Amino acid sequence: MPLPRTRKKSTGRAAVEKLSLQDFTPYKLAVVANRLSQSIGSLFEQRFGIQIPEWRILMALHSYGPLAPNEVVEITSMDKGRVSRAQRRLVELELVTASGDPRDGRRLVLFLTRKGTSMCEAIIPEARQTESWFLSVLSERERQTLDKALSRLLARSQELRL
Amino acid sequence: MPLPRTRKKSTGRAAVEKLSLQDFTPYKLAVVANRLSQSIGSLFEQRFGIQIPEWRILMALHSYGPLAPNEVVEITSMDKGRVSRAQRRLVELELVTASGDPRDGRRLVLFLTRKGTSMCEAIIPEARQTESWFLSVLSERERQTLDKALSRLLARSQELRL
DNA sequence: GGCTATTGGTTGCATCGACAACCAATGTAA
DNA sequence: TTACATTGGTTGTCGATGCAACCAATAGCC
Repeated sequence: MPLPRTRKKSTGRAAVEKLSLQDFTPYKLAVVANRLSQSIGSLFEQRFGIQIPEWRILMALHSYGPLAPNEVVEITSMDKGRVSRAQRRLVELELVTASGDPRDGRRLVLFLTRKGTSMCEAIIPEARQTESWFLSVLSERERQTLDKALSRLLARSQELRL
Repeated sequence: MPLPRTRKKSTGRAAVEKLSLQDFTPYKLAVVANRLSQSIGSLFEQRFGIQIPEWRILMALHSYGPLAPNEVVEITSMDKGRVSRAQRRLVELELVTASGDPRDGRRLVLFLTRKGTSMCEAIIPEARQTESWFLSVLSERERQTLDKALSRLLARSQELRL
């Protein structure tokens, strides 16, 4: 039987292809990333009492040394407000100290405390382990390609914020 | 000067490697996925008045035909509640109709309306376009590898929900 | 049939994140 | 110096999400 011709103000061309979510990269990315975040998040939560925003700040400080919240925002791709609140929690937990810059009354500098440093050293191996468990379904080559692709897409995604 | 030996209850082994967020796959995934979702989300919002949950349902119905919310949950990786609310919005917008299954008073079946179908046909090309703009920083090979990797990771991520 | 367990779906609740308004301090220019 | 603009950071708000409690209907079992 003849297909019911989809009436449309269209150019009279063929119908639009179906788009399966499963083949739509943004969908896959979102789902994978969400599940992974949640999983890592709850791991951190249970084992260390911190969440992802805190984790990101800790890692930033651990890698780069003392930073202004300002810079943390850049490095961690987080919102001002999110950083501000996470930072407060870290200070409460005594993992980080925030001291004011005497030269500039607005600026703060965040330091890892000793406790914060050892927390980092405790978490990092677990994080790596989770990561590699997760990635272990990929071959070495695939992992590299994925990594490179993600880096490129990370850059690309900066151009999005319009 | 001698490095301050990090005291730890450690095995006396070397200090933990630093972990740069930029090299941590879950971080990259999260950031890329978030930015992309937001971007696509606001595109859909402005141009079509729907959001991502609605979009996912539309695509599911467009690909698979009428479905129970039940099945939509499976296909779209969304929460019951999220589906339920998004579905309501879609009905309000008259893009979808929900009718009860006479054989089973609990079950619903969701259909695309004509309006819903043409909305799909309008959105899909834009979605594809955004996707390919985004992916255009990758070579064809990379894209394929990425796609395969994400599919595998999607499966892997199912095992996470503990 | 009657009673409990299960399934499908909705609603309530607590939390989180994005965005914007806001406040304080510095920089700049008359 | 005195405005005014800009920068750094905090706080308030609103909507979205994930989870769980809940309600309705069916299935399974005695």
